[in-house]
Amino acid sequence: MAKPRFPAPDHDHQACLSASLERAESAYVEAGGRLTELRASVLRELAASHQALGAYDVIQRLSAAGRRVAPISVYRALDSLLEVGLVHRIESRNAFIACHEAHDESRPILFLVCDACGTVAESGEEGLNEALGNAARNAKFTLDDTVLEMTGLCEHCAGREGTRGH
Amino acid sequence: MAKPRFPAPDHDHQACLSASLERAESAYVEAGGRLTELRASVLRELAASHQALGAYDVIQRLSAAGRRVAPISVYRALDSLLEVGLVHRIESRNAFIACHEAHDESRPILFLVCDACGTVAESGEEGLNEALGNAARNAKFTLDDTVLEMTGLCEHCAGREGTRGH
DNA sequence: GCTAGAAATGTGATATTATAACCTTTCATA
DNA sequence: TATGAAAGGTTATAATATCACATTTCTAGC
Ligand SMILES: [Zn+2]
Ligand SMILES: [Zn+2]
Ligand SMILES: [Zn+2]
Ligand SMILES: [Zn+2]
Repeated sequence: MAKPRFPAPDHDHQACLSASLERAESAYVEAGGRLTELRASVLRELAASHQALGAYDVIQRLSAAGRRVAPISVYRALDSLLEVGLVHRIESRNAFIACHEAHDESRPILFLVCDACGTVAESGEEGLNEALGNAARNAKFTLDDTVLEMTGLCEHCAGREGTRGH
Repeated sequence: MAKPRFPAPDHDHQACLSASLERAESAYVEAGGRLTELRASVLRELAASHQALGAYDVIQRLSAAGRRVAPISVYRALDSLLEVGLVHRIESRNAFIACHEAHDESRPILFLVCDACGTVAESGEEGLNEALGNAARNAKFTLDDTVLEMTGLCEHCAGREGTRGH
């Protein structure tokens, strides 16, 4: 994985969005499911933001876009997207983000969450894997999954503390 | 911090419990608050278990012990205990554990959570700190806090998969 | 095309986790 | 023993997540 980076406020975001949806199609083909209208809609709302959104945020946005969806439907769509790896869950926020890159399944992902703007960057930092493996080995722990999240200020917010959103 | 370890099913748990409550007294003196009856009761329920308990689990246990407490009261007690460092929150479970050791404040804590028995071990694995620092630096991220949690099977459960609780 | 089974979604209710607003009690200290 | 701050009580409600069951949509096989 590349160096972790926070998207610049003025990056070509339309590209992010369409890349995300294109990747979704092939991910579902490979995984053996279907990118349904609902799932695509949910993914679109997440991909349209680099911020972590709660399930009910997604519902509101879909509603604003003219589509009323029940919580359970959104959760089911999110579950499916999570399984396929198109979406990540940010545990410390009870929120979700669209994944903007492919991952090496064997490596845990470190999420960097900006407290000011809510933007999330992903990192595959080398060395992390080894340290975690050591910890597991020392404790005789059979590792299944990891949750790695850092909170703080992204480079775009650090300079102008006190603001909300880019 | 010592090597991360899962407490053996037959360890001297009474010692854990009284150590935890003794430490609580001095922690509050140092931090400038008071270990009130309510806070001690909440801590006692958590310390009586090495498992992560939800706030409502704590309420039930207190209730079973003859003490009815409202959710908000337990959450307030938990907030206080968290501030003083006597309790940790496990984000991936929306649950809490009593801390069974003192921590170097400058280092993040890695929690190892057993999926079978719910027991949680703490690790201060060397190398983790450096890897996290690198990730933050690479992303120009101003680090505030970290959440590090691993799930899997503890050494006591790995051998007898399918069981619940020790 | 038609149809049985599987997968996905809809519907309505409800469970679980957490906090708001406001009032009363407890406690340190002067 | 008055006083203010900290802690806790009471009631209501917000925010997050899931259950149970009906309906619709899709896929295969005929
Ligand atoms: Zn973008
Ligand atoms: Zn930011
Ligand atoms: Zn113990
Ligand atoms: Zn276990």
